[in-house]
Amino acid sequence: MTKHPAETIELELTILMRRFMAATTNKKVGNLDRSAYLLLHQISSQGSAGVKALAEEFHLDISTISRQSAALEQKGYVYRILDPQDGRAYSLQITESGAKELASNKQARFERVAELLQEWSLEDQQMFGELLSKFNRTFI
Amino acid sequence: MTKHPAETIELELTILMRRFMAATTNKKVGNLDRSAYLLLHQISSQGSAGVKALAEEFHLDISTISRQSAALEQKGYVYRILDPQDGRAYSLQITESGAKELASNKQARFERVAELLQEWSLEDQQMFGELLSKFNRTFI
DNA sequence: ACTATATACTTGCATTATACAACTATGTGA
DNA sequence: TCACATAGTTGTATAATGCAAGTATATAGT
Repeated sequence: MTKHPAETIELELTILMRRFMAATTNKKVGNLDRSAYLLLHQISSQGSAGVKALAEEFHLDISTISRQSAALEQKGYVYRILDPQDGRAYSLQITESGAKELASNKQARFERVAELLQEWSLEDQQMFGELLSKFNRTFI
Repeated sequence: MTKHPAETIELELTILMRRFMAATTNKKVGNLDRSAYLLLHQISSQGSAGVKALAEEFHLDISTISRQSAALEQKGYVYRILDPQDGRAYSLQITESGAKELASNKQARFERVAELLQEWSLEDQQMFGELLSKFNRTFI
């Protein structure tokens, strides 16, 4: 029987998860672990957001984001803007130091991946990037 | 400036990690969590192997695999074959019940992914699967 | 206006996956 | 034979996470 591509995709995704996780979990690049990096990236690229919105974006529990953003605030990478309309809410904004840290992180991460991909044709890299993005958008 | 594809790939991989993790960590499909699924798959497709070899394959600590395989043995999905040449070593072999569990798991996981990909052209699915495999092989 | 309920966030607790280190038992080389 | 290496197990620590309970604020129904 011929394998449906989704079978391959499922298996390879699971393997990738394993490997990528092992290579990135609890491992900071510079000063940011994976969650901090993603949070900063999100805030930086999509603008400030509250805990709840971020939790939904990442499909994580609100409490998890609450702790992660508290940690980022602690490090001075984000600050809170209290919502003038709602005394319970606030949104997170990136600081200058946060933006700097994010940029250097991005660079380091990029270099790591570029090294892995050095043997790949640019076309394959392009295609892989596009399909990953497409998949992530599908995956929401 | 034009973004190098590796930048996109890095970011999308990180996002994917987050999402896929959230959707699969601590979540069993049937009776198997992600590690159990991967271990069973490995043993089933690549033949029996010892704790050390599996740890290397997955880039995990030997102790982690030791626990995970003990759990699989506990459930009756694998059994040990003592190495006749080496009294310290053994290798893990899948049982019939393990093979059955693996098959039904694979099916369930496949269906989940196929559902996500239903809007995709078969060509894109094919390509995505190939690139993922290629990346995993690169990633070793 | 008052009360009940909903919402945004925090904090306490439990669980899980993992690594590292110490340990046991067995094998191997000088 | 003895020192060291190797396969695997177990104890302990850490980190990411979810759930549940708690706090403070907002909103809706009466």
